[in-house]
Amino acid sequence: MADSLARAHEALPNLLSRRGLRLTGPRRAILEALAGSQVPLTVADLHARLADRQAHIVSVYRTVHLLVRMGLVRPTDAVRPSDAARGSRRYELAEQFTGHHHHLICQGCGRIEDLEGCVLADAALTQLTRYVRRSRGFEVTEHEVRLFGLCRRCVDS
Amino acid sequence: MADSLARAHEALPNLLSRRGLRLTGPRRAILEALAGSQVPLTVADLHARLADRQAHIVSVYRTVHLLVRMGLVRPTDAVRPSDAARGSRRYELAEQFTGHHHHLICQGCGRIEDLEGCVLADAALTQLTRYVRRSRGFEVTEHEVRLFGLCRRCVDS
DNA sequence: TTCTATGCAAAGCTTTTGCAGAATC
DNA sequence: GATTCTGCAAAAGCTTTGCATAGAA
Repeated sequence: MADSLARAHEALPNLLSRRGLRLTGPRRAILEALAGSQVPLTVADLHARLADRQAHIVSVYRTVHLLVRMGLVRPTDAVRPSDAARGSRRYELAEQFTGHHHHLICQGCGRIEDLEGCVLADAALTQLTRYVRRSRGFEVTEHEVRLFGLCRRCVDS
Repeated sequence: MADSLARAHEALPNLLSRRGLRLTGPRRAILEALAGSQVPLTVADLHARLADRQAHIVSVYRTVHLLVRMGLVRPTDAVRPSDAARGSRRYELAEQFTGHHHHLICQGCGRIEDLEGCVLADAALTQLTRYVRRSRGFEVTEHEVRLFGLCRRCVDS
């Protein structure tokens, strides 16, 4: 985690200046907050984690969108299927920094845990990609697996 | 599809009366619209598909939530990872009617296609469930796989 | 000094809630 | 006839946009 933070920080200045954009306090702070979290955060979460006045919530929105466009950050949906209503979008550091992983989502408390590595064995993914290409003409480039259930705390209670 | 519609329709009256709830025109029409769609729909989509005045959009919200609570309908997120912004929630008939399936989501046009059957071989899922239980105390009850990429139309263009 | 980024205010959407009249059982 | 549903209006979130000022290069 400390490592991925370092690498994300390293990447930021170049990516910005390459596009004539600027490295600012808010941008640095927001990337740091995202990198420092074990779980995907909503914009509100993110804003709450910034020290006083480090950034206005509107800037958090703008910065998060910027980081997504630059490929440093990745949005993820983390609403439980039992929730009819929509929740806020969540964001986490891109996989180039965190490594490929999937999510465990607790239906009880909504908690999200990372599951390192991939659930789809290489062979299965390759086969699947080929199958979908042949049968549908659909070209798979990314996949997401979410496991829903009850976390330790919710199982116990 | 016609079959799943029939079965959902069959289930509805009982589920409602069992709870002292009523079978109304809007509820019937909304379930029908959901069952008649090949793809998950937003509340706005759903409302647009109803013939004039079959239900107010507020009733669509209320009915969709009711159907989710009753287990007839299942919410799903269908926003592309490339979109930073949040989209509206989408709803589809529950798997007891449609059968277990996953989604292909086009990064180009946002189109959603169903992929019948399960991507995770039985053995893999069983193994995975056991692994997560042992290592985390997390009890898996459901899973969702989403494949992102380009649909035939978007690949061609 | 130039041009981008930020904060603030306000607008825009989507979703939820309150309530009186309509509809179901 | 009792109770639930619906439509309408309004409120409540969350997110985006416009604009003047502050800040980075």
